[in-house]
Amino acid sequence: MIKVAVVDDHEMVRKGIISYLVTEPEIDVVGEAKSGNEAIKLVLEKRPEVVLMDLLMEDGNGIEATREILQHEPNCKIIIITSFYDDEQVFPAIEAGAFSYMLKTATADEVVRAIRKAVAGEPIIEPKVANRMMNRLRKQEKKPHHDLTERELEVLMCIGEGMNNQEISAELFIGIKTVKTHVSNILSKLDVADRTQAAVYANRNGVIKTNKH
Amino acid sequence: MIKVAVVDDHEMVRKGIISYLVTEPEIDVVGEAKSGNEAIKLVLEKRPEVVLMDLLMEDGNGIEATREILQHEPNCKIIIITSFYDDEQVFPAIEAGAFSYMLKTATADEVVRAIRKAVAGEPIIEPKVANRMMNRLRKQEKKPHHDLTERELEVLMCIGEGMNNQEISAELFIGIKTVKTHVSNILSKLDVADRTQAAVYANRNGVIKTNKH
DNA sequence: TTTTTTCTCCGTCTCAAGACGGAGGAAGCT
DNA sequence: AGCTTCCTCCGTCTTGAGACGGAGAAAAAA
Repeated sequence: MIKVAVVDDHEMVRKGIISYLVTEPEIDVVGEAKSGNEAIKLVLEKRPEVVLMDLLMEDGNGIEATREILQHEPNCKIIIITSFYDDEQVFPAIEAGAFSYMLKTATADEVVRAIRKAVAGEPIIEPKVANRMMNRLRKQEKKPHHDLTERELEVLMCIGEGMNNQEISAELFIGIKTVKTHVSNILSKLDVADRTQAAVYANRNGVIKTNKH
Repeated sequence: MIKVAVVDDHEMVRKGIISYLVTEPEIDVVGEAKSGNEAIKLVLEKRPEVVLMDLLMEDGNGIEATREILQHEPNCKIIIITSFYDDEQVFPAIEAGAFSYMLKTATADEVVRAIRKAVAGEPIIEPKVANRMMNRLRKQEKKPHHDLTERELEVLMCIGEGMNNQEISAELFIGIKTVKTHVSNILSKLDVADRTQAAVYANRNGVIKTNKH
């Protein structure tokens, strides 16, 4: 019997997954959790071999939970099942030690197969996600803005909010000349032409956290 | 018996909803669909009283499907169940004639209650969504960029991509002076100070469609 | 200790941005 | 026929943006 735990803040999703996992003879659903913290407790208690984990949850995220769980149970296979495949979700999850990465569009068969593969030591990566991973490896390994200094990142966030140099200087308690220096460095590091493009970059690449969902 | 149809592109979500709807004696799940087009066919065939509809689906969206369905079956109650409550999702859905609006964080009880209420003619609106509706009604009834002209909207999209006036003039085959005129009008209509803030606005308020799922 | 990185600031210079006002033509509405 | 809206373009003028080069101080790495 493979012991499986289901973590998702949506009751309907948990019930959906469980409803067809219970029909599998070799799979035993040992518990469910609706948050990262609950998941950690659940895993320490029931010690499942496999955890199906949603990334986007109300309290904190599934990424921290994944990291935490693997710290205590390194052999636990965590399968991410989420709706998104943008870079800001995928890569932190992989880094945190997630074993497989699937989308919620997956069918019942695919989920069951992923669980069996996980126990056998074979990860399953969603094709669309795999594509992104290839691109990342091919292109640059990391986002351009990763070689910005702390201060430059702060300035970039201000630019991303639409501030001008005057406002940024007031916000960060530095001179306008200094702001200009930072801006110039940011533009050349991000390889963009002006602050407008930098603002677009910031808003599209997760430098600014928008509060959707 | 209340005839209910379930529309969602995620199999696990459909199964999850159905798994506890079938335990309700008065509810009869007459079918499920995984896309907008399937949903329309399904409704025309089975004529359910209530449709549980996801908004974000792979083929087209649930909003068009909602509109289409109500054109043929005006008495059908469509309950939106989705993960998001941002303006770009909610208001088009309401305008399309959705009856209730719930989030996927809803519990089994809440869904069942929403179905019964729908049949009785009472809509259920998720509190967080209701808040946004109140704000919309109080503040402005519609987004500032809704009174931009066609041409101004095109220019705004260019700004949102980070183009400068020169590039916009080449893109739209108009003079730079004309671009400047449009930009000035856009800035005053959106009530922002410069093109950078306009670009931020465009990227945050759905003027630019990003390809995240 | 020396070297490198980072943050800070200065002056100069060029140019795109944007405000302001004016204007002609086309299309649609009353 | 008038009126309004929209798109187009013009000139002028002010100012913020950004490039370029230089530089001092502090902190971290070598």
